[in-house]
Amino acid sequence: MNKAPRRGRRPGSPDTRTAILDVARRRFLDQGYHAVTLRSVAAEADVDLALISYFFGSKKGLFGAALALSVNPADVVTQVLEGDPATFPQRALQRVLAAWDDPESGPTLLALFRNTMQDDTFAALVKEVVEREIVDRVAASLGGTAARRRAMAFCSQIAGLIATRYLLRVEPMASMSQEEIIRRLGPALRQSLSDPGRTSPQSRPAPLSRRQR
Amino acid sequence: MNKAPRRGRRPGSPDTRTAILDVARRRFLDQGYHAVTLRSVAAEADVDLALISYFFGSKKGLFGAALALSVNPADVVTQVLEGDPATFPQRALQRVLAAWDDPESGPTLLALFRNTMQDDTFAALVKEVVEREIVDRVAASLGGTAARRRAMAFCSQIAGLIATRYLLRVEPMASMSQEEIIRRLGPALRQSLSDPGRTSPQSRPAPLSRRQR
DNA sequence: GACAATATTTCAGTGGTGATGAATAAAGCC
DNA sequence: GGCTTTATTCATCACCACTGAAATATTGTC
Repeated sequence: MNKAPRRGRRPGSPDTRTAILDVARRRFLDQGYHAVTLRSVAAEADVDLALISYFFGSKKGLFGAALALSVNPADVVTQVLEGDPATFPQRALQRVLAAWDDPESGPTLLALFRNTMQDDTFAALVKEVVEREIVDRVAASLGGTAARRRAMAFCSQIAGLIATRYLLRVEPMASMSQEEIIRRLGPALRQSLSDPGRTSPQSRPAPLSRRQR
Repeated sequence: MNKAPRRGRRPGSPDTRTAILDVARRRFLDQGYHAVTLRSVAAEADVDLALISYFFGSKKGLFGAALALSVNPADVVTQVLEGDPATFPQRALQRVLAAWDDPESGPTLLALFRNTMQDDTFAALVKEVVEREIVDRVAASLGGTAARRRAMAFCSQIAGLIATRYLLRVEPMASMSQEEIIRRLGPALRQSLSDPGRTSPQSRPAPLSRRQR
């Protein structure tokens, strides 16, 4: 005669929160933010729609919780910076490629950045992190004249790699091996770390070029 | 006793289509795709909501029509390619900066790219254009070994410039002058056009390095 | 100028969305 | 066993993009 409980807390201790999180994470990763509806997540997790609001406040909240960053960019930058300065560009490329090609962290980064472009609050956040945690710290490690701008040129190239290989998946960048990318982008990356001085933006008839490496 | 016409075609020849287009364009440019509602556009243009569907089919259709591209990337690439090969990187930078800093075309490009990331159909389109109209044509103009991959490395750096300066607005890239950007990114850009050969991806003790510039 | 064809406009929906608030029940605590 | 906290359900809100039918103006044809 036990009629199904129509309301109130379910018996037992079902971990509803992580059930929602699991479903949400999977769906956000392969459908993107806007394509996922809270209703579909609720349905798949076998949970009432309102529970999502209850646990995570809003769709954005759920997105943030589901894709909570496993890699801390600050740590990676620190590690890359403390090695031999001579091979810094190669190491940087290596770490970037490793993080984005990794089947664990890669899709998360992809989903985060895809969305970042659209939503202003996300975009501002990424900008902050890039400026403070990456450009500034690379600049501090570089030292010398115009360190911040040289670091910026460096980071800009890394951004280009990410944009073409992972966000747009442009060929042949998308299918090149990690080794080839390091080999091909390494030299230009190193070049961007040096200061062009006050030469004309034209060709290379610099009278006082004291750059040897 | 002329009661206001309650239905049917309005007398005269009001250009409703372009009225909608004007409002839509302005709003898409400074609010982004998702933040703009068809209802708000209809209201501001003093037009019934259903007219938007009638003229443009869908919100995407309206977006496409409102931001119809004024700059044809193929033309720009052609122009840049037909100059002196020695100053090709500088010219490319110049044209990219000109297009994106231009108060006319810049915001349109920005709006287009912001959305591109989110929507897969847009992303695929941009990828196609970049591959066919840019990478392939630069490669054809370059010639030599691994032309396509060298062109790709080049384009990747341009993409980095766009991503950091215009999409994310990272400092100091966002506020650098065009001249300084050309001066700072030019050398690395030129470097990326050359083939690194078969040297180890590590440092520089290449036994058969025949790279002098 | 009659009249049919076509283009434009309005209205009244449809089914979807994220979010909220009140009612209810279980669990944890004393 | 009472009491508070936590979890769950339901009903509903306001908004969204989009649609179909009806109404009216314009345009073309003879």
